[in-house]
Amino acid sequence: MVSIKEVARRCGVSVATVSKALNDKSDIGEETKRRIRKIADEMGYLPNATARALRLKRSYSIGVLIGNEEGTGLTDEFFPKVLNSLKKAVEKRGYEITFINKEIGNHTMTYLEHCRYRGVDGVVLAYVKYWEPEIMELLENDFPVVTVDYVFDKKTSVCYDYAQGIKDLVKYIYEKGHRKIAYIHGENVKYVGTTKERVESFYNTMAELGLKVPEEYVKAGEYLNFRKAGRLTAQLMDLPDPPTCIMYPNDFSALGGMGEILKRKLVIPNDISIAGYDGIPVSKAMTPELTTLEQDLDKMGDAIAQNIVELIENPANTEPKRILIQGRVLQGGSVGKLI
Amino acid sequence: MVSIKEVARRCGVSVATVSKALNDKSDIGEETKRRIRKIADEMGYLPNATARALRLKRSYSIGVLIGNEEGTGLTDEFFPKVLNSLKKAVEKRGYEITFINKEIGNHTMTYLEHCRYRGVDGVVLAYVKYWEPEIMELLENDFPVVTVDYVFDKKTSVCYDYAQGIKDLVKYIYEKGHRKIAYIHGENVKYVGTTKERVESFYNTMAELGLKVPEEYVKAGEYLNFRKAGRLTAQLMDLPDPPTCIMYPNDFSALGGMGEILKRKLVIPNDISIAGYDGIPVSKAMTPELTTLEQDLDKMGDAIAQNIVELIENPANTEPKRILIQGRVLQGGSVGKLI
DNA sequence: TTGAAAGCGGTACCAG
DNA sequence: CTGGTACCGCTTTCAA
Repeated sequence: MVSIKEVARRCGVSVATVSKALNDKSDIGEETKRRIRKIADEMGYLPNATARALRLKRSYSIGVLIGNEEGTGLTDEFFPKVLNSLKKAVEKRGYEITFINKEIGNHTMTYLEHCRYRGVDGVVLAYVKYWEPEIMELLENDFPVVTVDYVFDKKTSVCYDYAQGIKDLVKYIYEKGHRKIAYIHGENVKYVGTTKERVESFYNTMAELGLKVPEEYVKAGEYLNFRKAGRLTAQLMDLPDPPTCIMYPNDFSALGGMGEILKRKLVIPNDISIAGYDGIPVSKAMTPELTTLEQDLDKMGDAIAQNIVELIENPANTEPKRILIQGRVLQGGSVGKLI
Repeated sequence: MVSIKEVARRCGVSVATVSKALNDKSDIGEETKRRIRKIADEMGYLPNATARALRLKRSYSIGVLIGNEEGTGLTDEFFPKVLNSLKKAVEKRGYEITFINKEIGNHTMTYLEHCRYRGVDGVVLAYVKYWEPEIMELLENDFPVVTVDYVFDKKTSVCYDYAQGIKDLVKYIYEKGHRKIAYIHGENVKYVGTTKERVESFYNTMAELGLKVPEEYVKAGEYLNFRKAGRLTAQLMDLPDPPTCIMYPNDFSALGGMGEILKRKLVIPNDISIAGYDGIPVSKAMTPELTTLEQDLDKMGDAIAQNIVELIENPANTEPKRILIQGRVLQGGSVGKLI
């Protein structure tokens, strides 16, 4: 690789001059700049990010720290898409994504240490166990951090607006004429309040609409357990006074519920209506298309990118923000009109 | 951050000695090593990866270059899982993953340039447009590269064994008693021969089993177009002599086909059998569970990791390899037994 | 407007 | 066994 020194020699100037010319500093003559840039180009000169990072103490790389429990992080149904838009958005701003972890080879260091070791300028936390001391260390420290789907008072967070999402969905179902709406919700994940937020929003919205929710209409399912969703669906349908519409923790579970309904030779939405949550591609491939709440994954990634970069480039303006990302109801065809 | 110099001062030795002690070189006394390590630990010393990379010209980071067309790369249904296992596997070997791209801020450089700029030790190519000059440059150059699902003679590749997968699937269906097997295949993607490989394997296996394939039993669908899968399913079912089993390009399309079947109030697998490909989570949540070929994503990631690291650490042994990753038939329940 | 030199944090050669 | 020192490639201060 051709270095700045070789360019300098070739141009008959000093390395300092080349550096300044290439960085378009004001104290170099226009003519000189042009000449140096031309020659550097011809020689195929490329800056060396490592050297620059060492000198500037800025790597222009952003760490992404994700949990690796089954079904979360990269194995999650939509986080990769968020990552994709995050990646594009930071790249547009001149940054790159690097994954942060704890064990590297046989060395073990804390996440914060790893961040410093690698010299990332900031870090995005997603799907991690927020109560772990190692994560707390990162959170409590004065290091640019954005948390995803989790609020910590001292750091900027970007979250889906589940409360609004559930509200919109319930209202949509209500407008279709349903009054007997059941909700199979996900498990309470220890480190995020998202399930609680959804369930509360469900109750609040129902109350707002003047509807009573029979206790047996709300069931605790699990996000990734479609069989359980099927069993709970059966329980709901076997109720003396069954619901006309069932809401599921997510699209995946809705597919499980749909299985139970198909087994009974019932037709969606004529005999019963269902609604999912997330709007993953499969929801559109189902027949009928699933009524669900589509999360705006692109906007999510964009918001994360914008905020982490802002934090990095403007550390003085350190007010933690709370960003909420709105989704929208995908009408699909799995919620029927009741007359 | 505490540097090696401060540790040296504190220990009353030279930086050289500290460096060697910390790297466990043989020319430092055991006692000294112990003492230095202890003090370094107490001081919370951390090496600086950037400085080390600059000096060693080894960053211990591996670039991942992925296409970003809709539905590929990170937005693909299973690549993120491959990436997840790749990530874990390289981390175990002391490396990290960084994404490589072309435009960074408003600078544009070729991929190869970006690799050099960032100083990654090697690069993994997936879902890229292999015919592009920029990719060719990377491929033709003497830089550690592993390609995913694409074979280039001079580089090591790791691919799914589609030929074997289709063969196993067809044989399984055959053993269930089916003789009239239709195949809706994916579109021919310009840069990878995977579709061709599958279709050829389909014909070969059918021939091997002594079965004739009516021309109208083989249809060109699209991987991500479930509606088209539905339409083609209708065409197949409307044939004077319809197939008893339909194979789809992937699980997603199979879901589309299933929709068409449900619309006709037919029951899978009693009235007609279907099979997918990929074994994504949704295939297990379908009712009945989809018969499909599950790709071994973990093994894929592992193999990529192993090979790129080997290439990096042993550049002399430069023989390009071709690795094939085997999948397995998930029996599910969507292919019925014919008597 | 240009250049010499220091230094970012390490590693490794070579001398002692 | 230990240490002085050059150097990796770049930026920046300060002097010319």
